[in-house]
Amino acid sequence: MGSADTTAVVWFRRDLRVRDQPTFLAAKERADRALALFVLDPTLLEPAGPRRTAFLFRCLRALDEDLGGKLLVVKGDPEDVVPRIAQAVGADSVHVAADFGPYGRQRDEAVEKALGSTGDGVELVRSGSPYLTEPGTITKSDGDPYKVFTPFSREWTKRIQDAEPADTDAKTLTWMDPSDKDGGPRAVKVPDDPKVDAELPEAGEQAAHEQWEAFVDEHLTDYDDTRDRPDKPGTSRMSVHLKYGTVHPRTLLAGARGNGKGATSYRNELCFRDFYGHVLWWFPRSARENFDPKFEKIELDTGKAAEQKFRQWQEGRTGFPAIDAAMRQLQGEAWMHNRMRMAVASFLVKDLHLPWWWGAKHFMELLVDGDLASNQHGWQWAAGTGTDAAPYFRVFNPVTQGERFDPQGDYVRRWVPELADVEGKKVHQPWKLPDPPSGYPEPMVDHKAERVEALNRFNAL
DNA sequence: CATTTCTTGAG
DNA sequence: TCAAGAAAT
Repeated sequence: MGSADTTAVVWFRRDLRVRDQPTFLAAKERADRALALFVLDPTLLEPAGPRRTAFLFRCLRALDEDLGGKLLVVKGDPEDVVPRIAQAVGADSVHVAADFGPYGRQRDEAVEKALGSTGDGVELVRSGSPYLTEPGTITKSDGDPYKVFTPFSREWTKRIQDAEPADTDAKTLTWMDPSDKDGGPRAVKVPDDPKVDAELPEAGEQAAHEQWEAFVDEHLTDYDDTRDRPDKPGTSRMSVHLKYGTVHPRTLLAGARGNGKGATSYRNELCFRDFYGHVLWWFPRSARENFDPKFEKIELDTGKAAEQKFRQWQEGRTGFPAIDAAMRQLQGEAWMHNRMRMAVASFLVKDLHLPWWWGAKHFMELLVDGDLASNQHGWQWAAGTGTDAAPYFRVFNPVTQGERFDPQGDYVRRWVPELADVEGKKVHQPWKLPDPPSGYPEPMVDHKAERVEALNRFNAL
């Protein structure tokens, strides 16, 4: 085992981003012994169903294969595992490259303290975050956090000018051999995937890069136009790879440079991801509670009838074809087009008057790309309780959203087999057909009436 | 629609 | 610090 002058590097992460982190490479240069990877159970911090667990395991297996079967996976809390890794490697000092994520100052400090107090030559090397800008580092001139996207994005745009592309050429890492251990933490074999009832995307760094290059080649130029079309494959599908760190946003930024409309629009989406990471860092409570506390008093539906409505929404039986198509896409594909995420969220909150966190939890459980910062704040935006300062109430019309963004009705027919024989955009209002298809439900609410109801509840605050 | 956030510039 | 005016993705 190790000698007294041995140094090891431990990569402390919740996900797998390894090769494109400059701080990781810098730390690696200081090590003469071994590198280990351990993965925290992501469900510690974020609700996740079997879909994300299965995807994580697939990411691990892809990485293990890439590294010639020398991946060490250790599960557990950093406070507990880090000292034992030092022991296992036989190192007299360990550099822990820790990524702190968007979970807030308190959690950052707790992790820092726990790792620092392990002593015995454990040194914390603060790594880059999974964002283009470190959560918490963009503030107004008086040091207060931004609560509105646009001024944040102006600051952000200045900040990313000189961001380096990700370094992906780091395949020569030395990995700790799982058999090379002595009373330390036991390497865990990646367990079998839990049973999954959806088709998941290909996992791993290679899959991420192939998908990204195909998107840049085929869709980036027109991204501005096609990103809102759920019937077309015009989005990058990078969310799941960003979530698991098999690609870093720096790589995406490097591919989306220039003044083209598509690239500019794509960078705006990357900015939104950073923005919500910052918002969660500054306001960790906003993952569970209304960002704006005045909404604590808004009237919400509860009880048996509300739960029944919620189930109809979950199962895609609302009677609004675009909404139902989207909810069934979520069930079938573990993913939903972003345009439709906004539409179904608006429907749950404004048409059904249900708590946004019911829908947010459902998303976190079924989305393979479910991410606490983006998901919860996206829902708060839709609910009007979040960082959007506009006072007038945005209520999406579930029919016109469908007609506008799925103009030929292809998306609806793909996911709602009961309507497969209805041609063209008529599919968005099957109740108007002379002979409505049997088996497809009537609209569960009168949108006009519920819109007024939502506005009344809002104005009562 | 009508209200909150942010920037600017004066005190 | 405060008030006015612009903007809100």
